Amino acid sequence: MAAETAGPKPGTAAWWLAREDEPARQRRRRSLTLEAILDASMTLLDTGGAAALTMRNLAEALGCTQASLYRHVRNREELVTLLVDRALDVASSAPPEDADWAGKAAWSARLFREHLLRHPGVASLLRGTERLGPNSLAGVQYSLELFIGAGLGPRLASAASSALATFVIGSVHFNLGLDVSDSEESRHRRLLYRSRDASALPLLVEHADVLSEVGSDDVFEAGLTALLTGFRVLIEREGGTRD
Amino acid sequence: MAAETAGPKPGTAAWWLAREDEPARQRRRRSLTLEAILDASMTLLDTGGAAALTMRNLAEALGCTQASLYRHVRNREELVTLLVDRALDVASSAPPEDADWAGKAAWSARLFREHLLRHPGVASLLRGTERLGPNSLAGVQYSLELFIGAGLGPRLASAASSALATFVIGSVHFNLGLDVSDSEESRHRRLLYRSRDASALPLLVEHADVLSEVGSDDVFEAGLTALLTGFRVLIEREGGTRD
DNA sequence: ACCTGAACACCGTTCAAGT
DNA sequence: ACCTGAACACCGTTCAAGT
Repeated sequence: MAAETAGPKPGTAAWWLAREDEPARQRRRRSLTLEAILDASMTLLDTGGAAALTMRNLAEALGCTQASLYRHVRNREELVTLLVDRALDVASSAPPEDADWAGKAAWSARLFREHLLRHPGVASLLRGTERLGPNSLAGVQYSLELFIGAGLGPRLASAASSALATFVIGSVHFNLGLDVSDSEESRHRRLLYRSRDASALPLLVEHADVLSEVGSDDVFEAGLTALLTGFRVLIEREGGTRD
Repeated sequence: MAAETAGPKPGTAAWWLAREDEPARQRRRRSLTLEAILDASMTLLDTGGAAALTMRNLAEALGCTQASLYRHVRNREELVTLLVDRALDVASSAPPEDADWAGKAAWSARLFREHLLRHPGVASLLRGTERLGPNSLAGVQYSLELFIGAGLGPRLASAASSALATFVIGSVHFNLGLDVSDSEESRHRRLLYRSRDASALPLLVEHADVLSEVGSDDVFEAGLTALLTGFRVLIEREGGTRD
């Protein structure tokens, strides 16, 4: 494993660690900044989607050459890693004080989801793996507060927190591909279900109308409620003592 | 919207519908088959990961020219759509007969997850959106059987089924990025947590050792149990009458 | 010491030209 | 009627050569 030659893979703990040990890479006069690169990336992403985030577009937007970008970033992958963590800075508004832990968790999950849906370009870069950048860690801390506060031990609290994040990100991906806005798709889906072989797929044929109307919001809310209910039951049942 | 000119987008209901109306595209003697293309694609995917699935590699593996591929497939996207549904053919082994609906659902979810983990190339192409191909529909039918049989109405059953699939796929993505096999990463993660600012992220610092040990299996099992428990509570509480 | 132009080795896709 | 060679317009990345 000569992985050391090129340094650790972007996004890994080793990479984040190595990153802060470096003496700030740039004391350049006023030339290109990493900040400026990330800003421009975000704009590209929000404007033209993930496909628009190319090194060429980025260089053009910044008025520099492609090669200059590699002075601040080793890889496109590294760029994406930094970008995604930055885009996770969403904890600006705090949940209602009078809610219990589950209410707060639900509130935060919805906020997170809406944020991602507002930035589909970012969401499509999210592989669900980025959990170690500063913004992600702040989210983990908050999540742990809720679950540990509710009575779970740290191990279960951590698993629960990750499971919740996994579900939120997964359902945003689900959303992105579904084109909810397109009412034609719902109509076609009904036609598709209806025309299946009723002996092989009886429930699809029978409930074609209902099935074609179930949207990603319904899926998200159903899953979110179930997850939190499940955790609540776990807490009541075991009191978190098992950890 | 001159979308009709190029036909519906691969993966949409309209696309699947249009596909079966076509008179079977090929009666060619014994030349290139769509089946052969899909087989070769799967091999490439399992061998070299998603990055290896290029039209050039595919043509080379099949001993034909790139352009020939476009005779059977309009797009790379179309290829991927067909491929992914084909790879979802996993319902070969049936769950234990004596389990209740939740036991069967858990069994199937684990089976699905393991299948995807065995084919990471396929999994990384899964956007969580492909739910309309023949194999996906068979999975939906099975899922609906379980949830409707357990007492949910068709709408909630559909949402629950999609939520479960969303979670499974999301957690596989989570897995793929985590490199569980790499024990170095766990060590580095512990270092990372430990070295955070204890006043800003107290729980991360305090539970660094435990947190760095929580793996994707734990996350999956915690989420799966919570989801199914949540659905069970919903069923007991409402009896499915609300649908 | 810094930056860049120009190239390299790849992509997916198209289409005139061959058979 | 079928297939293909060769190109097109893109990628991310590198590096000798300039200043």
